[in-house]
Amino acid sequence: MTFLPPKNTSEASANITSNTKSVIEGISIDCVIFSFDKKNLEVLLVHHAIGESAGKWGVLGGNPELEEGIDHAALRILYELTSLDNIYLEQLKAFTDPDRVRSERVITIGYYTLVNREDYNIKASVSVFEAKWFKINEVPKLIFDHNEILEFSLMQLRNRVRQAPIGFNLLPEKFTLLQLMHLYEEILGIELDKSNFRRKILHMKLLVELDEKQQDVSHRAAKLYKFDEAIYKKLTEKGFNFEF
Amino acid sequence: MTFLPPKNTSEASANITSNTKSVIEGISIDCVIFSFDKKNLEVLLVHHAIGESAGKWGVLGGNPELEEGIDHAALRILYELTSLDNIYLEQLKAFTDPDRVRSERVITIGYYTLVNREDYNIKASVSVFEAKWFKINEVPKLIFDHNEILEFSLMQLRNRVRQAPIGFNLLPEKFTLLQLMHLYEEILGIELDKSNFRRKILHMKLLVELDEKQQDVSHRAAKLYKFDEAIYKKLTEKGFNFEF
DNA sequence: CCAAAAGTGTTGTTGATACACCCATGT
DNA sequence: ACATGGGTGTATCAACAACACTTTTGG
Repeated sequence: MTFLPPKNTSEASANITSNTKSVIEGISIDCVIFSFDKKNLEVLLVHHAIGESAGKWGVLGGNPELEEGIDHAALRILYELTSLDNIYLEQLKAFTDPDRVRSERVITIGYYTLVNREDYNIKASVSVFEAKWFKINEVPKLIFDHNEILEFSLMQLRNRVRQAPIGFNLLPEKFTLLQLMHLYEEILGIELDKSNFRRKILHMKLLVELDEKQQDVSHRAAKLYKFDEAIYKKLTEKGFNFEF
Repeated sequence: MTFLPPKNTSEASANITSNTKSVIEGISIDCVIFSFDKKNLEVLLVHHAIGESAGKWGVLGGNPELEEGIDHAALRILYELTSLDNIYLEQLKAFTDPDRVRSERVITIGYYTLVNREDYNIKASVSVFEAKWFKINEVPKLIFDHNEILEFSLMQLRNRVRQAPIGFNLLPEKFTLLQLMHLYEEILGIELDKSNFRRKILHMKLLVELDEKQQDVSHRAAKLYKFDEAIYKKLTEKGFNFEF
């Protein structure tokens, strides 16, 4: 699932501002963007300055073009906001908001993505939107049915994280075991035992121990690990379990 | 999720034959119907007699109306074919078939349902379609991207069946433990140990032992069980696991 | 030396797995 | 009597939870 972003940003943003007629009627795309900042799971919300929903926050949205697959559309819209490509993207499902009926958009396809906060901070400065990270339990009332979409994506994230190591997409490339543990604790809303977590995750042989340690911490520095994609692929093929 | 079927069938079938203009452009609905017949997991396919796809088989499809939620549309379309209501229904996701682009339908919302074969046999005789059950591994090449949709729904079924006792929707109200076990074996494509399966499923306390036994079998008659919805609800709230 | 987090070790309990075995019933 | 599936019992092993403990490092 690789997306080739347009060569320059003016071309990209043109797709949003100028509402060309090649857009599919009745269908929109909404994309929940998750990130993990030190201790908290967060969502990126977009501020609506114009139109009927002015002043309110919502999930990132857009419209698929006629000759464009919907996954591709989601990646494109995502790229326009965050300047990130090669992002973990998964479709949730199609939503119909009863309140939307008779208004422009009848059906929206929901997506969620997991982005690494470091990458975002580096690249997102070019964004044309006003966007802000919200802690997951400090999300305000959103436009349309976006609260429902967010709720659903959280549920989906909690489920998927137990079946595959997708959580890694939220972490920097190199991380400590406790960072990883805190991530799981935050997403699943549970407390984990340090010792047992260690044993279990190391037992899976998914992590590669690096020769590096944490820097500038006021306590014993922890070993850094990275996630080995090759090993992951092998394991996914015969199916494996990530229960915690 | 209860659907109120139209009072008479002529009203129902009118929705398909007369293509009213109130249909949402660019969106269709496709519905995979699973059933379990003694030993085999099966899908209900519909024969296309007219149009460009004449002679081929496909999953049950239809179009949502403008003021209709998509879940409701799926239930309605389902009712038109099977005369069944109160069916287990779950949305899969939205699909875009690259080959469909530029043809009428651009996006389709996939659904899958689990029906009890006995109920179907009783009610389905009134259907206006030519429909047939296919064993899951004897499915021919289908129209459009329907093979992909079927494949995806199978995957989803295999996943969901491990997390919630939805498999019960495929069985008659009263069943034996070995019928239930064979169901899991067939869906998951694995072999299970009779003794261990018993212990595990009974330990969950989800089943209610009935005072009845099998009739007319040429071996020792097995006790019949039924599935207690009240207990299920209680358990789902705190979450439980169905791994086998 | 103390706080704070890293990292190791131990032990009891639970549950999965792999069997062996007996029971009831129609042909 | 035997085939077929129904149903019970048991021994072994692996995984998990709970908790106590030692180590490293900055201030």
